[in-house]
Amino acid sequence: MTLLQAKELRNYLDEAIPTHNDSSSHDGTQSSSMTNKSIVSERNRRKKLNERLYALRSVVPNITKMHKESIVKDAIDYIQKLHEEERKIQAELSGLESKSTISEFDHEEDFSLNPKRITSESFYDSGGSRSSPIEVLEVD
Amino acid sequence: MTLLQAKELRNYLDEAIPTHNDSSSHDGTQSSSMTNKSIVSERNRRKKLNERLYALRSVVPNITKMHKESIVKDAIDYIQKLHEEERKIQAELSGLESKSTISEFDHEEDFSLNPKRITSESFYDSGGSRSSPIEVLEVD
DNA sequence: AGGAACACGTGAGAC
DNA sequence: TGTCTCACGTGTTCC
Repeated sequence: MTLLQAKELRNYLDEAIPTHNDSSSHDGTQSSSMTNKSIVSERNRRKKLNERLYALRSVVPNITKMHKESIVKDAIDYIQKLHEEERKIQAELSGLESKSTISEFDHEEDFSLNPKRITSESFYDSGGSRSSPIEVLEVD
Repeated sequence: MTLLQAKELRNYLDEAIPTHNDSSSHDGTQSSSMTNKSIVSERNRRKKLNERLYALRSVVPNITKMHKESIVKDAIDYIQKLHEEERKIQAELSGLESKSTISEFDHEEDFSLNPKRITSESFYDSGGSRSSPIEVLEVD
């Protein structure tokens, strides 16, 4: 734990680690400088994704596992929970609102026996508030 | 795009792809069967993480980019937005509540709720769900 | 003692 | 054109 963590930390702090620093011959064919660049680029990409992942972990409360996969999983659960909660809150709020104004119009849709309401593709909300319940096929 | 996607899809459907299927000599030292297992295990792990990542993408609205990193980034943004929004809504609701000091009606009805709650066992936030101001060090 | 998780370099495709 | 993103196999480290 300590050793690996230290290694990662070192990797975080340190930025440009020259792998080999080849002697680039200055004729037409650059031998392996482009390979070197590719390596460092790829390394950078990896690091960035990891940072993003850790940021995600930091934004989700009560995270216990450090594993990458668990991080994403917890994030998904949390988002779903937030969705549900938000919907509930909104229902409650609208209920309060409708209490003050007597509902003369009753546009009552029949939702008695419709157990399956799958709204797959949502409309996003673009800065507003209303999103839609999103169904995720859990593959756990 | 198509080719790579097809490949990934194929990889999703297909499960056990024997890489080399070495001739395991049945003496004391198993030569590379454990290597083979390690390979398939690693492949499995990778696949799982990817599925998780796609699930995350599906739970976040208005996702445009397919890139792994962007998926996580958008998820972070979305979570932050939800946090803020929730706080706002809650403030609004508490304002309304204080306006009308009537709290006799307390009917919680879940008319159209999924048969299976997402947060089945974990009730993790202590009721109010307001935890802490979360600072994400953005490294964009 | 062996599985789980990780970072790494590399070849290949897509843009 | 080159750069980016990805999956892959492998070595290493920690349970």
